[in-house]
Amino acid sequence: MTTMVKVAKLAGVSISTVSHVLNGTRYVGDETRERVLKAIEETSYRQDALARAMRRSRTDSIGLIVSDGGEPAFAEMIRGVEETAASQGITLLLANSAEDPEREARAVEALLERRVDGLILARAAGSGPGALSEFANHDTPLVLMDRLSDDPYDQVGVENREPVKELVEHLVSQGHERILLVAGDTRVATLRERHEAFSEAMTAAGITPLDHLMVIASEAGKTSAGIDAALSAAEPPTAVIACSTVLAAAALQRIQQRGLRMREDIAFATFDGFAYADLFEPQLTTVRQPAFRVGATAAELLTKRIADKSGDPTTVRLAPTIEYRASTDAGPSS
Amino acid sequence: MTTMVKVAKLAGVSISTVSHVLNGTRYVGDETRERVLKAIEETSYRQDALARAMRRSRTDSIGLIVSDGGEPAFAEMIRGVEETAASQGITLLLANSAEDPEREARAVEALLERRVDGLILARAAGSGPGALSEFANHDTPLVLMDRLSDDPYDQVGVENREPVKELVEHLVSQGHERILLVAGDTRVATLRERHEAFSEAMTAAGITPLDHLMVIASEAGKTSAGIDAALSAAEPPTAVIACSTVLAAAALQRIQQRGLRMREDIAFATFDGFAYADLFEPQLTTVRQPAFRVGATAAELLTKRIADKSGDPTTVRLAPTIEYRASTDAGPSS
DNA sequence: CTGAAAGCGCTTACAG
DNA sequence: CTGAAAGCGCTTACAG
Repeated sequence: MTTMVKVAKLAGVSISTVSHVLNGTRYVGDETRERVLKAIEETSYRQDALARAMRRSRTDSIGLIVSDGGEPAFAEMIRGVEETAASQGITLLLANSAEDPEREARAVEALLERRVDGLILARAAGSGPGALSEFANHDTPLVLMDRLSDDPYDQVGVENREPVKELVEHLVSQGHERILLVAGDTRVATLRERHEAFSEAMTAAGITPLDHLMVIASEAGKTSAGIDAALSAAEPPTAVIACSTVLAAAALQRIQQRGLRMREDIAFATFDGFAYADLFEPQLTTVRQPAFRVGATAAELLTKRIADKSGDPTTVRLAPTIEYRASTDAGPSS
Repeated sequence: MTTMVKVAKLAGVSISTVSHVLNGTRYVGDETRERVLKAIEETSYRQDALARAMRRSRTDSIGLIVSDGGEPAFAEMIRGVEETAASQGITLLLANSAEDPEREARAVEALLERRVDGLILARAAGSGPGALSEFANHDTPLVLMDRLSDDPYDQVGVENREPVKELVEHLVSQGHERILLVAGDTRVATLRERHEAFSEAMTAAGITPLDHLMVIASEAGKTSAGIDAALSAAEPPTAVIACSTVLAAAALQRIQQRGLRMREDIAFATFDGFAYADLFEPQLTTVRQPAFRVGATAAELLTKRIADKSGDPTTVRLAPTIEYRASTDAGPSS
């Protein structure tokens, strides 16, 4: 491997000069610089980011841990973080926790050992305060993404209550009264907020939210069972709101299995939606979050915090948009 | 930040001993080790992976660059790489090239600067030999994933010809003669192989492959236009084979737009398929690649190569499976 | 059973 | 306009 010493020798200068040419950190005579650049070229020298980082105690890298990089919303957020980081010359180290708090903790550990300048974290569902308290001791900045905390952290997510309220009002105005909420794992802040907002909105509409019409479960199997139970009840729901892509998939699967026809038998709305959702018939009413901007904002909050560690934590909530499609067009059939 | 010096002082030993306790690299007296461990605990010391890596000239990390982490097949491959790496205590640095050769080159550069022990690369569509020749000079091992090269590299991908042949035979045996192949960007090795196999299989079946029934294009717009042209031809296709998820989406969109009914009007098969494809009606015949195993194998090839740089490069081809579903059930309607 | 010291490849005051 | 030297936080022969 070529090091600065070799380059310096070839150019007949000191390693200081090579370093300064490389980083533009002080004036170097034209002719000297030429020689150095030529030597760099000839030796195909590449700076050692490790040695540089160690000396500067700064790696120009940030870590990003997401609970599921395959989900469309997260994939978009990752892109948002990536582009913002890249535009600032920052390398992104990406890790997946696969919704496993233990893997999340290991990823945090691995990234901190690598001395990332800061970390963005979309916490796993069951993640307690463990991974977070890790940060109390060390002064690596942290930004929470998507799944927010009540504690004062720098964090960015979406507004969850408002769209639920709007969806409920829309459905109720069409005459729906028995609306099924597939809430999923309410340990996840996002899902908890949506669930709470649902209860409130229903109550506000003069409808008592019924337990069997709110499916709360941390496992896929239980979610499906809960949906099934609701659909086969004496007074089945005429509309469904699914709180995430995965939950929507579970619900749609149960609906199809039972031979229910969308629109005719049941209205349907979901958060996040599917990749290629346009291909579904009927097209689905979807609460679309500005996922790219969520990621970009997270990266901005983080670089700001890295530059200046003083000042109070900021919470940013971006507004999702609701795309009304055919799946919520008709009123209840009953 | 706590360093080994602080720990050593607190424990009343030398930093050598701290290091050896940490790494288990030589015997340390029980009582001494206890003191060191206690000091580590008390100071919440964390090893500096950078300094360690620099000294050992080995980072215990590998890089993975994919062209699109959001695609279901790639997401699975990433998981395969990730788990295999994690099981060996190797950290994965992940980058997205977004099918952009320039971003790919930058990612390669960034990862090499970070001294990854090796690199796995699923090349971007338009990527020339540029990024690869980078590796000729440096001795960082490289494994090609999914999109293979004719040159002798360590690489792992899937068998592309056999499934195309099988699909064509299946469709022909049902009476289909005008089969549309949506081949996409044939600069991508995977797609080129599928396209070639299609021509061969058609010819073998005694059918002349027609140019307007093989859509080759590097841009989404042109792909859609090509599909449209084929569907509106005097003698339109009675079956479609899409060579990737994105291409399938384009084709399905055009089919829906024209009001064509699947099965009745047109048969459909695709490579890779969609997340939640089960929800499509009719369910789609899909060539499913063992994506997780592709990723895992790539990681294994790489760690093997890191351990032993001698020996000839290996090419591994894994076999996909074809899942026949309703979308190719019926013969042509004409 | 343990310590003192060299050195990994850089950056950056200090000095001229 | 440029160089000599200290030091970032570790690992690892060498020595006892």
